[in-house]
Amino acid sequence: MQSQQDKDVTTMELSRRLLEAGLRPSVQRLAVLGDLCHHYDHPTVDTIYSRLQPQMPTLSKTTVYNILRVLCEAGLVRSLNIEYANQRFDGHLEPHDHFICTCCGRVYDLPHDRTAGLPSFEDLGLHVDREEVSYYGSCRECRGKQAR
Amino acid sequence: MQSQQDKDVTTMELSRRLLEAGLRPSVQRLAVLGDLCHHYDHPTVDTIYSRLQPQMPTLSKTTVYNILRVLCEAGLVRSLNIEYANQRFDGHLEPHDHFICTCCGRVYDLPHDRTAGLPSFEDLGLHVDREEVSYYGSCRECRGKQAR
DNA sequence: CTCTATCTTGTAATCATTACAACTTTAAAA
DNA sequence: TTTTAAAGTTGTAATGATTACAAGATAGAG
Repeated sequence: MQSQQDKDVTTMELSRRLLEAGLRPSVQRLAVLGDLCHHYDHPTVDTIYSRLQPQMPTLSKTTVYNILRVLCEAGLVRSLNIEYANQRFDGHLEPHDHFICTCCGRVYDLPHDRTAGLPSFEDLGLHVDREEVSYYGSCRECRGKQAR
Repeated sequence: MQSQQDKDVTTMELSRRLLEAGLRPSVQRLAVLGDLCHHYDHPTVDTIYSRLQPQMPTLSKTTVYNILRVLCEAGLVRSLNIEYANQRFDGHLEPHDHFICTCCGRVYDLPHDRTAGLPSFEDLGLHVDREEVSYYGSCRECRGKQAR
């Protein structure tokens, strides 16, 4: 997890990914995709917007919503669905699971421990494209606070 | 999955579960919990409300929200977090995974194939309480429609 | 340079969820 | 039984995320 390759990804590389997906590498798209690749905090729409807005005063939150939708559709980004939380986004595509602290809401990356690929449910008529594994519990920091 | 034991669960049994959790078995709570135990469709708040309202004309949607929150807190029900969908609820507590058809949005139950218990991430300082495994893809019915 | 499709933007609407305060019910005490 | 307090329910109003829509800006093709 958190190899340098994603944090160090260049604008040129991001641009290449967008073009490959048939999307124009606009400054807004590069900014949103870059934000997701350069952070590991699984941000909400609002977090992304707040981080980018100071550098791009004309950025609209609608644009962030639009861009996240097309990035998800293109498979350049994935969205997480977390209990009692807004939609969150993840720009790191290597297979990994998530741990959500039910106390502070932070999302941690975990190695994906399934050795085989996706399981097959074809006998049930279900064709699996992807899986999402989430663990819920408490992180060390929150348990420390509770102990006080 | 879908053993008869849950579909056939009696009001007395539901009442017992509520009392055991320290909750009064009000008619509203019995109705909401019963609806979740008698169906396998992982309903939304709105679906539950719509199913119960005809029999209980004074039922309030706020009550359904309140009840679902306390049932979740009591561990009598679990909530699912599904991409691009409202919160959904599941009254069947035996360990199982979910398959979500990204075409029709239906949620199917799947056997949980992990032989061991929950994995441990204590070395990372993370204490796991529960896991949620979701598979996304297309069901037979939707693939049939697309083929046309 | 012009045209057209693509992309961005802001405003207004929608819709799920929550806050809150009043009202009702229940269980237990007196 | 009556009283009382806690627990539970209800409706309305507020909140806040997300989407719809229409106008404006941009960029690549010809």
